[in-house]
Amino acid sequence: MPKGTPLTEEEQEKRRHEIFHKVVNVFLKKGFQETSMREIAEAAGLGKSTLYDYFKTKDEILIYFFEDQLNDLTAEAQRIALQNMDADQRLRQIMEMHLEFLVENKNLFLKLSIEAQRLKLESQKRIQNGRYAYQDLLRGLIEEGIREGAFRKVDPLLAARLLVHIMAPVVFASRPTGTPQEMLKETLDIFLKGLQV
Amino acid sequence: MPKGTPLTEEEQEKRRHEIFHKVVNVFLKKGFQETSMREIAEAAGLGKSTLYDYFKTKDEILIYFFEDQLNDLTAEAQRIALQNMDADQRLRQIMEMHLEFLVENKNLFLKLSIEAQRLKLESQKRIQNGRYAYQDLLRGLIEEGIREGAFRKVDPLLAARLLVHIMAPVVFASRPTGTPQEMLKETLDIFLKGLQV
DNA sequence: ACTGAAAACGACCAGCGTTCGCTTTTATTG
DNA sequence: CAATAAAAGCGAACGCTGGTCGTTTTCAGT
Repeated sequence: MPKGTPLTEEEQEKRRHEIFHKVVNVFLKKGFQETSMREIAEAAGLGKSTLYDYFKTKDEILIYFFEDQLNDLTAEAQRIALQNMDADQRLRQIMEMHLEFLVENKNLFLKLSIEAQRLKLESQKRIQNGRYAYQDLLRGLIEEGIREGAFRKVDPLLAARLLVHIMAPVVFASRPTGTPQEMLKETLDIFLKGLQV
Repeated sequence: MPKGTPLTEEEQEKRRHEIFHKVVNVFLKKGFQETSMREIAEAAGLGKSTLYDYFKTKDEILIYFFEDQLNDLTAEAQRIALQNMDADQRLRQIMEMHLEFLVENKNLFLKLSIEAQRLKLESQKRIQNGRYAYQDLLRGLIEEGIREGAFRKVDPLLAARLLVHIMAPVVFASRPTGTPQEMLKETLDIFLKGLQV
């Protein structure tokens, strides 16, 4: 990495990605909050203040993670939403994908999404914009289902939000009553039955 | 408050309650995380280290709040659960009470429950025990409903957990689509319909 | 080879939660 | 009523934190 040359925004982004990847294991072991900027810098093989050239604050590191992940999640959901199936089937498929997504990096997402709730309101809003994109996609599907007559005339945004929120007890249950997949199925059975006409 | 006399555990508890009450407004204005122990001590009219005689750590102050509130909530729910009504009616009534409870001190509960998620895992577990008592009470009602044939044979613990979790989007929605009461009604309509045979 | 500018850095800062050793207060005792 | 023991109360001090600043290192373009 040459020094005297300015990095393009793209290169900086790539660098952020690299840095985050080098540090992920520390977050997994110690948690984000409990990891100091000194430790993060060391794990990334950087001087402490160099870290600040890539992330303006410590919180920015967490925000970076979520913006990155939510982009991926929404893109994948969009792909499913465009398929040629009943709305409720697509909803199911999206939530299964969502679950897979969460389970894959379960510890990471569990740890970091808990810690994300402690960010300053302004930081939360940035993450929230990403969430909204996802929520609105689900809402679109629910509206479609209502239009098609498959669902009752429920408040589509509220229903979309419920859908997102019921993922938590499925993935993060501290007293699980089955595999996440089983719990998701049961949950969707309840939820989608509740939506039906 | 005499000095040379040891306080009984009961007196200490009362003192903790007093202290918390004196400080509540600071938490409401600044948030818990952003309020330093120095400020807390000042608001309580105590020396900084005297505070530590009543709360072993800063987090303990937050834990105290939740244990206190969850006790009240569960006691109230228990009262409703014992009434002579259909299980789903009692569930509805409990959730309405729960909502009222949250709305009443909305700002406090909103602020503090967000900040509570940042506590150390061990501290969270103590709060969780309180949550379990409440969850199990709801589970009991759902089991009753199943036995009576009003509900399908769903996983009662999972359903109870869902019920608790759907409160969040109702009370804490950043894009609300109605009054909390309206949103709760719609939410319960979906949820309870999903439970029906 | 020189130079300007960006990258990298470690010493430093204010403020944090928490601890410690000391002072103040008072119910009990002789 | 004086002496005492023990708890309540306290502020200074500690080790740490996230974040800043002035300097040094590095290199592309001349």
